[in-house]
Amino acid sequence: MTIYDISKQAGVSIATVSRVLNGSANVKPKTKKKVLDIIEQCGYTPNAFARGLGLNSMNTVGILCADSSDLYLAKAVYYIERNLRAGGYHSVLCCTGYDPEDMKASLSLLLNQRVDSVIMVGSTFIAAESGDNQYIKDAAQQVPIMLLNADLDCPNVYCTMCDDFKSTQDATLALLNKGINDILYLYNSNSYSGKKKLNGYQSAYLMKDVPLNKQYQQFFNGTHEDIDGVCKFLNDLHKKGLEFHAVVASEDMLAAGAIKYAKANNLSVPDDLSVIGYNNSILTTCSEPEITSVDNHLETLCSQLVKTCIGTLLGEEMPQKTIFSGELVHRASTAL
Amino acid sequence: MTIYDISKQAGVSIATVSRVLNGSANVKPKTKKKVLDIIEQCGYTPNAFARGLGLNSMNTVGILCADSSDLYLAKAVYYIERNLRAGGYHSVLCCTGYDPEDMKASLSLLLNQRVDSVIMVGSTFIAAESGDNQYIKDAAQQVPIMLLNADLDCPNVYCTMCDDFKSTQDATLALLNKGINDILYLYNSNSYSGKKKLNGYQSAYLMKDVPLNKQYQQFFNGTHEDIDGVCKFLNDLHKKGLEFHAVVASEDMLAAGAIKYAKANNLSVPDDLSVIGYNNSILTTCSEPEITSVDNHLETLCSQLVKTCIGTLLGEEMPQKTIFSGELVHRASTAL
DNA sequence: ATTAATGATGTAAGCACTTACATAAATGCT
DNA sequence: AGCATTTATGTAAGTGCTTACATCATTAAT
Repeated sequence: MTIYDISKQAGVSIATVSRVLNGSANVKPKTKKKVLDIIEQCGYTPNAFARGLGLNSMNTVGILCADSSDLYLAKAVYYIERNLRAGGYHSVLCCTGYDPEDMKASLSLLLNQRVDSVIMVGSTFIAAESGDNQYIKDAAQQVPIMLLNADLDCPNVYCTMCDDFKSTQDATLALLNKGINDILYLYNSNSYSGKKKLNGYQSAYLMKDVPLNKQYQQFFNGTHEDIDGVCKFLNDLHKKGLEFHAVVASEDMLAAGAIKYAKANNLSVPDDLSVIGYNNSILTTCSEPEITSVDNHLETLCSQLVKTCIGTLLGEEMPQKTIFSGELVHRASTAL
Repeated sequence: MTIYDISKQAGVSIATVSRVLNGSANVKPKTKKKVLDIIEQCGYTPNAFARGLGLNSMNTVGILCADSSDLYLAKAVYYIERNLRAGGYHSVLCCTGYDPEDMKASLSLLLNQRVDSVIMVGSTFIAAESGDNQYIKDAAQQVPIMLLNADLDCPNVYCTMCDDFKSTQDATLALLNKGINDILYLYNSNSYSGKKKLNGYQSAYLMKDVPLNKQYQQFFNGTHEDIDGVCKFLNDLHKKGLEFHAVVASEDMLAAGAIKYAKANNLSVPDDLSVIGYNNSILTTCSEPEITSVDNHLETLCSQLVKTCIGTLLGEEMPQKTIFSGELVHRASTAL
């Protein structure tokens, strides 16, 4: 069933059918109705490939994501997909894992599929150190690239992010202001936003003129689900004689591990140990006590990101950076 | 840059270039190399739309999912996408929400995109009651449909599932065998597998000849994140005088709520209250004590499902039903 | 060396649309 | 009514591939 069949049955040319299909102007209402009726009757749907070939677009956006099974990223993907579809776009999902080579390969794959734009979810795609982001810049020459929670100065790259630096700084300051100076900063990612968070922690110490100690900046090297691993990790630090009365974590699951550690050592939270997480995920209410955490308004971020994306595709002028601030959600794991 | 440009530069016909591109037989190695070199040199990539039009396929599979931000479904989507891509297929993600009309609309959308197959993640797509699954059967006339954790007898519909009935039956039996007869069954979904789980609970009672009481089958009507809501819900039941010494939940988040409820009422887990969850998610290790839960080997399920999908697309004969059994993972919330 | 079989390449006709341009119909104006 | 616009429709040329079929080159077999 093609546009020809419809045109024949309706007694018009294929151009007219095409016009009806695309809602172009200048089709006589009577003709339009006749064509639509026949289309309805035959259950005809235009061939998306042919249309794609003609228009050089299938209204498709690629979503690149390291690991969509991660609590936070999964939500991001979900919000982005829903917003995209509401705007008339399809989403091609591509989970890359954390290997830079896979990321590059996946990006190429999407470009070869001729997506209209690529949304990169999570700052893992941005090299925080060396700055080897050439593959993104190259891609940006073909289609607009949207980054969630990452920053890259480059034409045709649009960034929508939460101010992770400030959020972590605020969280740390809140504790310092209470006189808690031995705050362990626990993180599990050296991604772009991972660095930003770490810097936020450090800068809070600088602001308060409290000396920083590298011992208190600990990197946890484990999976995103290994809460027990985090607990053990902290136990080891404790046994090595490191004393800390607060944990600021770059992710809720690390904070959940800290809560577990406290329980295992009969430490009262927050009296003996204050704990602050990040992302305000379900883990914060699952733990006992519930965990104070930074909410970075992911839904808003994603909605804005997709607006920017679609706007750009429609040829509108869009801001290249949009920054939202996070918010510390107070719960029982701190007394601030 | 098209196949014509390449053919000109290489001094061959477009057919030959196409053959090289598709790895067809019968191209002289020398010619092949020349063509590949030029392709490499020019950075040419074939136009996916044109190819799709010619082949009537873009090697794309639709993933339909009610809510990919849900812990369990997010993992499913992740595993499926990775397996699909490893097999050379792209994934178009479509999150429908829980409205049946949206599900139908989304399915149509995917079919109009001319995906090669549709994978429906989660039994929410199957009407457990009325049996109004005609929209799936209709779709199956166009492309093979894969169902995860759902069952539907229909040609061209392939089902890969965990035996939720048996898993819940086993979990319930384990408690009954310990002499705990007042087991509260807590569920939050009337989906196909939701029903199966409930039936499993019921059948355990029948097997043991313990009388069933509807009061002990409670439906929680709330979001997938509202652990506090679950806690309150149980509190209310408790206040109304319902006595129970165990909770079997259809999802870990409900079990997490039960743990919270126990703490709020100074009940010892598992001495005063045994708790069993479902899905073996991160919530089971986040809670204190950790929660006994059914693991239904999601990764295996997804891998098998994608195998079936790709096999079918390649024209191989594939089993229409594949059933895996779940496994009760014992943790501190039970003493079995 | 001649023929048959096989291998390598080219030609051209799809695939199902969009759209620039041409043409025909309808309307407005004097 | 006659002409100029505007509106509606049709024609045909892309869009960039795949592939059946035809053709030519090469090798094997007699």
